[in-house]
Amino acid sequence: MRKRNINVDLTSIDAYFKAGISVDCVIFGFDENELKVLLMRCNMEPYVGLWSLIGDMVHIDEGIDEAAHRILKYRTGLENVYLEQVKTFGSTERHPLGRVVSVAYYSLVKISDYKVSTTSRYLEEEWQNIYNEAHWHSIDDITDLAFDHNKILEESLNCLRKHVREEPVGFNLLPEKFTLSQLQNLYERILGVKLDKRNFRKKILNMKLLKDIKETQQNVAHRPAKLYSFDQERYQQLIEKGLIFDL
Amino acid sequence: MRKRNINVDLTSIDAYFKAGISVDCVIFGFDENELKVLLMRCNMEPYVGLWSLIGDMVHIDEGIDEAAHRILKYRTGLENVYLEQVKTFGSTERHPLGRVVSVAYYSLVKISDYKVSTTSRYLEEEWQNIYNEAHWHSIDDITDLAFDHNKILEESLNCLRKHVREEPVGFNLLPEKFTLSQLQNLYERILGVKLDKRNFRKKILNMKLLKDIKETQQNVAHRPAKLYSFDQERYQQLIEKGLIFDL
DNA sequence: GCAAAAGTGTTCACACTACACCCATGG
DNA sequence: CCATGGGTGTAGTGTGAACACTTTTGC
Repeated sequence: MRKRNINVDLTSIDAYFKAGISVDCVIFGFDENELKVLLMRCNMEPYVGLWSLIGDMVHIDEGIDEAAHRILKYRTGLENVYLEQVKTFGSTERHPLGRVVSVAYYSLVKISDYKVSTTSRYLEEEWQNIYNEAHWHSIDDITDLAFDHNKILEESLNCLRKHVREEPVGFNLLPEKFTLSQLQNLYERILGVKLDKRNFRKKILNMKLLKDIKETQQNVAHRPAKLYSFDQERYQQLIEKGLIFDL
Repeated sequence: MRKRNINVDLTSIDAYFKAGISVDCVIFGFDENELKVLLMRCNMEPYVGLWSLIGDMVHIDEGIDEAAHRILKYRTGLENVYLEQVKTFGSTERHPLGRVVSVAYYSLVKISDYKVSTTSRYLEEEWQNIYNEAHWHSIDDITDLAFDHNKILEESLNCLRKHVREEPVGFNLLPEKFTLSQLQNLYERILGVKLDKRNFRKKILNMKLLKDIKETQQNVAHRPAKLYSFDQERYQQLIEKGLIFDL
């Protein structure tokens, strides 16, 4: 019989099971040509009143990805949204209630799908439910957040910036049908650079990832732009052939 | 006075603090022209005897990065090694002892710094301490690992492959002084591709990240190669100027 | 007809690819 | 002198960057 050499002292094993796991979601949206993040008011000392990311404790019988989806659905009503794990924050002093390790996710949502509910709730806003309200904040206007959420936001944004160059994830922030200018604007805002219109269009159209849906804008005070939609099917095909998306 | 609307039921808050956090380190080394990973024997049912990554529970008063460094030092004796968080694995069923969320890190070590200690320990290997032994395994020879460690290894390897193209981290796997062929070999093994010798050398040398240390190999049965070392200082300068490393 | 954004091609510089032979050393 | 890996240059191709004017619509 094998002689076993247990490293863990079984009598004190419970000491290791006293941590909390939380998930914090950095929910990005794009509207009025601004990159925005959905934030809530924090109701926990010593951060009461500060804006915070949208998060919650992970239930003991729930996977972390599952928890992220639950939180997202609960706070935005949205399901099947784009969600990506960013990083885990686990310094000992990050949470006032005890040892809480937080797994950060970022999410990309079509802000128009969500806007209605926020707006209507916003209109009825009252003092007593201010803490339950989520609001969109322009990335550039964000200052002091609760907990270590400034750090989490920063890293998530870096992650998004990197990601958006390597995979066609930006489309998740736009409505189903969009113009090339909207798309260019999105990239410009996320990456913080100015792009050349002609070069951008050439590059994007060469990727063959956009379906020309034979529609144009309506009621705009200028030449109406063609509308495109992202061709998910085609993207899958190209991936299998070893496509490298590279903006 | 503000009316507060607490979301968390404070009476049941303890229910959230029953998880364990662990760190699993994927320790990469490069030797004999092979990419290797340091593994240990698992001593926990139902995985007893299987190879596993090197990990441990995070202490309740210890940050996760700190824990990763502790584990690395304990198992390899190495400090100040390259360590990078990869991803967090948090499905409910991944650990037999309870809810354990594991944060995966990958580490790049100069295998020569470690080799001595393993070798000497290896020589005195006995049945009763087999579980404490760590051994290098060629990436290609790894089959069934304990827990979800195959998955963790796979994701870490993907992360390394991606990373190695974007930042000059590969040097951490080589001795202080190395030849261009060694470096090329390293990249070929990690990326799983064959590279053109002349083009590789041109590209690398153009980056100006290598110091020519005016030494050559000794006692080799062919023309001795020049030795280089990575110029960390120069790299910092170039970063500040917005360098993009791109292999 | 004017304001506002859409749409469109060419040129140039640079980076990447492919490719084959001589060199220095140890045995 | 032979085996082994070290070391080198050029020509052709493709990709990214810079750049300005015409078109279509609403008002």
